[in-house]
Amino acid sequence: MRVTREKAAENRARIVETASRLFRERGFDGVGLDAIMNEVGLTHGGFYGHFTSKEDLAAEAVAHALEESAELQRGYTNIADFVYLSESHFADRANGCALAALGGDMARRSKGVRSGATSYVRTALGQLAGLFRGTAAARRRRAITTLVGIVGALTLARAVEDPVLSDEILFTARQFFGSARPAG
Amino acid sequence: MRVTREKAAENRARIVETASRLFRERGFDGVGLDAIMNEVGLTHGGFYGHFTSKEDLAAEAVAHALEESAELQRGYTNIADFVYLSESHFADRANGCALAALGGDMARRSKGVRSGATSYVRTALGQLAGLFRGTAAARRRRAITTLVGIVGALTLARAVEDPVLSDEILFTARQFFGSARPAG
DNA sequence: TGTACATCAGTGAACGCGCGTTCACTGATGTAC
DNA sequence: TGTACATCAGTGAACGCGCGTTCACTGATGTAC
Repeated sequence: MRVTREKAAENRARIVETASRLFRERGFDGVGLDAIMNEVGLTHGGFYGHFTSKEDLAAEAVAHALEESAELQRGYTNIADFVYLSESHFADRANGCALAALGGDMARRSKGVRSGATSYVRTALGQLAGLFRGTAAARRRRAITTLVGIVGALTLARAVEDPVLSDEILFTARQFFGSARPAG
Repeated sequence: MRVTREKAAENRARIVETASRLFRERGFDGVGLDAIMNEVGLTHGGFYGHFTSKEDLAAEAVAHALEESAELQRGYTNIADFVYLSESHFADRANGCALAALGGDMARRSKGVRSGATSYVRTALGQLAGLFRGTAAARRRRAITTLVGIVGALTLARAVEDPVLSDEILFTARQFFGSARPAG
């Protein structure tokens, strides 16, 4: 059942991509390796040809989510365009921000996962800072308060059961953190 | 091995309290029932005399964390006193805010857990709103932006590996969300 | 270009462990008289 | 107040399942000639 090297590399990439989605949707502990491999269309036994452990995959999956989201946001030049607190991002946990989906859990994970999270935060802060004006320090501060605000808003809006409260949190945070134009 | 009704009630309370701590520290899936019962000083078999399932306990544990934290914050009348973003709260996950510790996971849990989270958010918003001045709507908005900001800051500061970045996040968020005096 | 062999990506059964849950049992507590 | 019995909180062994991980095997790919 050997496949071409090209196909094998593609399979590996699909495992990472699928895991990245499923972990965000169901949590690290909520998805088994066989669920991931099944969704890719392989059997679970082949997993260890590509990765040394599930935790290893988790680290790559976080890194992948980062690249994906950095790619997505490259086009934005105005924070008003930010879709971060949109209804669709709220609902689509699987393809959304890994910090909001897995944030609390990351603190308890391996070094690999946590260093992925660190890059994630650094990249997001860099991108956000680029949307503001002012001194470097002021833009940095603004980037931090904005990032913690929107990650927190998404987390709480998802944790809460009452859709009215969820909407209120998202709407208020959007106004406060998102609608401000780049400070002159 | 029957114990007095009083002792049994006390045992039940200690299970909830211990679970509340351990869940926040290691996550819902990171703690087994036997770890909880052991820490209380009982054997795991007795668990189902008190609760119908682990998920049932999880819901009570979240509710307990809420009461505990509501109690703690009852004394504050000025947001400047807020210890939320302090070094000690950052480090002590087990006794800190359940939203920051379990936030992302709550979205995936049972109705019981999520309704505990909902009460938690409602209570926190009510307490925070009491610290500000202005119209009810303005205080409410301010409470929301403050809560999402501080929960997000704590979550990200813990997720990140680099202590310098953690400190920067906490410090900046403390300045922005915490140090403001009640708005006149 | 064609053939023969070595390589190795993927298969699927199996292992071992932890964990949530159940259950027959124990013996102290609670209660009826 | 004391005695006899029923109750039931807690015990500890056992069950069943899922999951991470391993491994002997397969058969197509890659390579050496």
